[in-house]
Amino acid sequence: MNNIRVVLADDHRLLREGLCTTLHNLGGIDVVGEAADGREALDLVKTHRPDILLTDIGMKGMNGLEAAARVAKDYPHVRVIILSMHGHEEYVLRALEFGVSGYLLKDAGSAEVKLAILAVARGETYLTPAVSKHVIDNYISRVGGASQTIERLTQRHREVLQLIAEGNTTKEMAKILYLGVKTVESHRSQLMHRLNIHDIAGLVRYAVRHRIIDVQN
Amino acid sequence: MNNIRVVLADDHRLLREGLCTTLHNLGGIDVVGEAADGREALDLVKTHRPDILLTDIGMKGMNGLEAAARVAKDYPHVRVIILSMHGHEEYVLRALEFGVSGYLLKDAGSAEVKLAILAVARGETYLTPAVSKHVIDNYISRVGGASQTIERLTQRHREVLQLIAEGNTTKEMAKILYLGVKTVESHRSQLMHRLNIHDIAGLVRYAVRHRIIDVQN
DNA sequence: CCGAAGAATAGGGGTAGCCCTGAATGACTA
DNA sequence: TAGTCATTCAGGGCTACCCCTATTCTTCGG
Repeated sequence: MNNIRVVLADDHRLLREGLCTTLHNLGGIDVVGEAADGREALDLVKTHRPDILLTDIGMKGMNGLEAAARVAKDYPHVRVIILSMHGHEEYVLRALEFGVSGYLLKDAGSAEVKLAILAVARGETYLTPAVSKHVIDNYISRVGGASQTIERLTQRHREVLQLIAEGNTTKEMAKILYLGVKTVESHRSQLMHRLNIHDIAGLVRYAVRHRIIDVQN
Repeated sequence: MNNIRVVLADDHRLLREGLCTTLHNLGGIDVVGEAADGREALDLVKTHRPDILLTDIGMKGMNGLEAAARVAKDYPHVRVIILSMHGHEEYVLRALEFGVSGYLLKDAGSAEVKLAILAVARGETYLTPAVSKHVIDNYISRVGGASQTIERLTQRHREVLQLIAEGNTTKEMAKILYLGVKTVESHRSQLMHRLNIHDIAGLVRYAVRHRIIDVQN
């Protein structure tokens, strides 16, 4: 039987390398790529087509949820496991909406990581126990209620929103996104129109409130 | 014996009015003024010279901590009791640094409020039990370590910072603070220089991180 | 008592944000 | 198939932000 091929994404190099070693020692798992943010992770997924993307949530540039959403959409065979610091509901719910297959906390032991990877590779879903109870409670309580988690923003909008909230200028965003300045301006405009927020400060507060960026670095 | 004279500050009118009635019914307490934000509260303190300012923390325009700091400085005979939603350390520590005499949580019963008011009126300090343990632990652990809670910002800086983070333009701030536009720009400039943050988004994140504004409305 | 630091004010210059209209492409759907 | 929506790009105009330098006044600590 072939090894499970994994792409790792985390902005902390130490954690990434440690995890890489850990996974290697567990056996049966090949780490075929490492990324420091969501955008790099997407590139690696595109080129390597791994079985699993194991990604942190709170990364600069493109966060893990955004990357997860795109992978789920564009590469449905690549399954995503989220690796998060917090078991916060908002994260978990959005992650589930975006179609991730697993959710781990960063204080998980290597045994649990392996458990999760194996489960997800088999096509199952793995939620770490500390989180699953919360999730189930909330999921049930929201049945019938429109979630409207993040009011009708497109991928691009969320992407631009995050970059704005992180303090990038339009020119910087254009470079990061390989777009024209005017295009980015246009996205910002539409974004502001939809949220009915018309200044940077408001956008940042919105992004913090909806956990598109993490204020605690 | 004279009644204890209290100025109330909270941006939620309902809570303010309810509390006003409650205090009245307790007996021995006169609410001599009500304010919806820190600036109004300062005006009321200035004109009424109450015994106690009972103020919420999370208010727009000028938050309760800022108001508390000024009252402690300019009207040392007026004692301040903070009324907070959260028992969060950062709040409590900064409140203590600013010289407040009491710290209550919003789920306190009227009995506890009266207890606190009477204690503070006698010149004592009242911390609600849920908070005091935390505080003592942390206070001890920080002995010898420079707190540097909020790195060398003046009142004006913090004031401008909060207003910026709340989404006000320079012109709006000038009106609110009764200053010239260029003056406000200058304050913003110095502020940015000290924090080494050179865009609005960064200032907002800083303000959120240091709880100068509250993102959860 | 006199620097040091804070507060307030001001002018000028460059850039970025924000708004408007307009338009082309591709994808999905009623 | 026509229409909606997402995405991309463009030009022009106005305002706000941001940086720089400078001056006056007060307050506070050595």
